Amino acid sequence: MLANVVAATPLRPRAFVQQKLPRRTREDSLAEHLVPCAMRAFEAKEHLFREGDRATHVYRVEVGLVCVYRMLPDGRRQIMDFAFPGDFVGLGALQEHVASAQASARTSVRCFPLASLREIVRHDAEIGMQLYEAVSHELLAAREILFTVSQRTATERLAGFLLSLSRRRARRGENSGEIVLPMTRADIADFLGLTIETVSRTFTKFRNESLIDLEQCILVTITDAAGLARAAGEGSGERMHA
Amino acid sequence: MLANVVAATPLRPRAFVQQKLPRRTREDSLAEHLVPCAMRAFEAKEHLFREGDRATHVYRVEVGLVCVYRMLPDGRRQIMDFAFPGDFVGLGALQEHVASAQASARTSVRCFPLASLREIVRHDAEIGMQLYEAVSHELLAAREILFTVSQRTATERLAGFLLSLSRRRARRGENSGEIVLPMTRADIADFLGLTIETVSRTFTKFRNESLIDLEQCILVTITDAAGLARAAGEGSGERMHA
DNA sequence: TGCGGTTTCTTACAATTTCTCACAATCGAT
DNA sequence: ATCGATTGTGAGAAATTGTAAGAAACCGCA
Repeated sequence: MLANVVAATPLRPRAFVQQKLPRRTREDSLAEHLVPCAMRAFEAKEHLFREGDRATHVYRVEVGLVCVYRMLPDGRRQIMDFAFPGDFVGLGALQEHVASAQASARTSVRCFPLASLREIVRHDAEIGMQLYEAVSHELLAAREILFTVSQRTATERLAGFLLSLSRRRARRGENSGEIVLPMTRADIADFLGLTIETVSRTFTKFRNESLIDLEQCILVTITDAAGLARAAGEGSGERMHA
Repeated sequence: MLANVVAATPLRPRAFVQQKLPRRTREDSLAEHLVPCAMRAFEAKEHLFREGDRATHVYRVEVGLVCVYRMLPDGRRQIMDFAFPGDFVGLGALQEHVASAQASARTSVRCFPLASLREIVRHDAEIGMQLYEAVSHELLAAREILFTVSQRTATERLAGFLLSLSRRRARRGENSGEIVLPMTRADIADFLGLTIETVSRTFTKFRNESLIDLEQCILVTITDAAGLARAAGEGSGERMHA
């Protein structure tokens, strides 16, 4: 598998969907305690930080989508995480970032300076515990993806991915049957460890099997959630990321 | 890819190597602060805990090897982490364990009751920060494996794995040129997302290319570390887990 | 210490999934 | 309407897997 290159080219704000802010995520209470720095806006394709940068802030996505990834010199890329509104980016970075974070669409984030984190924790132990729990969630998610990418087939991976997006919408009280994909096929491929062609073919397969509708390539309508769950191999309560 | 089943069969203590305790690991200072519970010993193949169990303790491996894994109902298995002496197991678990932990060889662990963790953190914020950092390390490691498994070839994966074991030994002042593998081919396969046959073939390939010696199947002698690094694709400072 | 009985490891070959490459179709913005 | 980028599709190629058989290592037991 090669590229899916991160073109540093002109961009279309593509699929930029104004999403309602989450009602309540597990990190909310944490965020309330942190000293907010400033809001920052990023255009699509702009980087919040790159691999090797000194870690200075933790960010919480307010609007848009951030993808956290690592690259091999030959262009192979792995997306570690898609951060949706309400999600944190940069948690767990110790000295330097070991991954890059790039806005996939026009994105606003709230910044929390890392420098003060230690200070804050010293005064409020509760925050330390919440930080611990927040990173623990990230760890769980990372292991979930690892499991998926390593052990599941292309079909299972994509089906699981769609279901996880659907459930995320359900959790926020949005229509879980219709998913507007905020990322490109290349992003999905690099997240699931597939090629863009395989992703495309698998989408087509799902449509042919009447598991989904696919009017436009960014609009997925789940017509047979149970079938999709079966395709994902969810015989025994397997969940996916997010 | 199917099984590599965790046979619940009679066992040979196989490859149980008495390893010197680590001089100093990053978690040591954390461990000093935690209230130690008791030492517990596990036979090879015995479980510390299973997926779904309520999380009650954090463990630190003193002697032996623990592998943390998840399974699919059809037998596919992903090893998330090998915990060597000095490493923690169970960090990041919130309510229930989402992975199982099994001793690969005869193993001793020190137990730290989770119940008191929150209490301790409340009284000593520093521990909260250390906990945060310890899980952050786990997160980094998990993402490293994700990256490896998802984007690298079989050759790159195994070469990187051997190098990571070699470096671990170097870090403790042990001979980094000779590695006694404390795990089976099946374990390596399920860690790297390969089949046991592919692992075996790749070992043979390395031997044919004079990168390693392989007198016994558990004793790897690195004869060409640079060549191995090249095979791992370490052109630009790629590291691997551990 | 030597001997079966197991388990693990290695190897060869066939089968399969996924990838690579090429090109057409579609979408979106200017 | 046109251009550039993204997406979809097909055919052949490559890598990995599955299967199966034999070799080697290990274990328990006499």
